[in-house]
Amino acid sequence: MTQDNQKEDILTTDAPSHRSQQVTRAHNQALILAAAEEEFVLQSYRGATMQGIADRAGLPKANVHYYFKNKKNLYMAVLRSIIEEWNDGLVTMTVDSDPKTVIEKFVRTKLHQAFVNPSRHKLFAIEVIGGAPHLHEFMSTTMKDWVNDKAQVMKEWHKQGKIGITDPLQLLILIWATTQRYAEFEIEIVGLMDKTAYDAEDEARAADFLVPFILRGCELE
Amino acid sequence: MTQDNQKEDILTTDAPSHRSQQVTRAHNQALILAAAEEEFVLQSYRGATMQGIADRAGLPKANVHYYFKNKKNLYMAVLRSIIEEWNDGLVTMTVDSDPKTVIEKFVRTKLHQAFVNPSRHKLFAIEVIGGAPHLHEFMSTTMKDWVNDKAQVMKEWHKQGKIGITDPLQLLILIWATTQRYAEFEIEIVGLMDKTAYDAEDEARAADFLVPFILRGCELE
DNA sequence: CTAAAACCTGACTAATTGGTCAACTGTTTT
DNA sequence: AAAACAGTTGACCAATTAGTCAGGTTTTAG
Repeated sequence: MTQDNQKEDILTTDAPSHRSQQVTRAHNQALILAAAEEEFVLQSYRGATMQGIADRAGLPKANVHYYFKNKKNLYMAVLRSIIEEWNDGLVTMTVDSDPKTVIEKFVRTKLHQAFVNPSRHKLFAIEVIGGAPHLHEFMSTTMKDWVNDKAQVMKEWHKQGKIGITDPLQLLILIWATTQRYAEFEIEIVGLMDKTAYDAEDEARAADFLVPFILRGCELE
Repeated sequence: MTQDNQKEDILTTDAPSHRSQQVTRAHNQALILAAAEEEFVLQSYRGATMQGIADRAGLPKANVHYYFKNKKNLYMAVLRSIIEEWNDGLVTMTVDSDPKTVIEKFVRTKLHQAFVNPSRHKLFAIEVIGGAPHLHEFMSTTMKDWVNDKAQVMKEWHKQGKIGITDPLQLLILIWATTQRYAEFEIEIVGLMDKTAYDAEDEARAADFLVPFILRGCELE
């Protein structure tokens, strides 16, 4: 493995026999990462087997070890891709922003992410619940900085009488909890709705309930 | 194993050498269940080892197998004890109840449970996130009946103009999400508060934020 | 006191599984 | 074209671990 990872999000299901090495590499790595994500969610770290991941990806086990030198390495790669996405979906929030607009946007964005990619939220949740042994650095740097920044803004909003919330951290916890819940507890929620999977309107239904509820909670409506 | 389980919640840490068999049985089973709960949360089902549980309980592994014939059996016993507790903390809620009082009581009860026994909530969450393979029966019977019952009451409240919520299930999801979050994401939340564990006032702080927030959300304040 | 029942445990086994490796095929570079 | 490099894979090994069991000790019942 002399070359470095060059990404290119290719994820076709067929497997043409003659392909450039760059494409093959990107293709297989993506295939393995996707398979690993599913397997780690369903079986959790120790329960997931390299063989299981390989089967899910349609590759022999030794090939998985060729791309990711060991299980921990692969798991970390999955977590890294989740964190990257986390960094993307961040809403800009400054002292001059309109609280109502920003909070609504934030809730809708988070909720959408939850419905679009539940597996990633489940995996993240399992990691945190289990003590976040692989996420300490992320949580004590990137995440903490982000939270402190947002908390600062919200405190200023409160000082200016724009918002009724005095403890911004509690609000962030609540928004994360309520939005991510639809991903994490998918099975339970879907079951209580007498379905086997979310349908097209469920995200909208959740948003129509959550957004006004949270805005009222913040005394913004 | 001809005798049946006779419970008696004794959980002293010392191990006197001469004791009635009934007491020994109850003592050791409780010891093992507590150890298993911790181990299953930290390592999740496959990661937890019978040896690890035995060590945590201070007993030889073979002794654990004497009381619980296999790992799955032990895991189910832990889940069962969690569900029993779940059934206990249920608030009575009828059409004639005062919505504000009932909802406040419900939120406070759930929040208190979360702070008092975070491990159980973590274990339950991991089980649900992983697809609830061992909880299908509970979720499609006990839990569903309970939810339908509460939903019926809330719909009646809405008809009588006592509450602004039209979709009771969404509200229940929100209350569970916000209260249980403090248990499930303990590590994250504590970290963001620059601590290593919750202190005495954290439950009150969460309640002081959550209760008015949710009541405003329900248009009850 | 004695027999039966319950409890305890060190030592073992069988199965699973992460990881390695050598030999192979296909691709790229010079 | 041919050397160098990248990708592929079956077969194998060592470590871990759930579960068993035989033979022991302690408690209880008659």
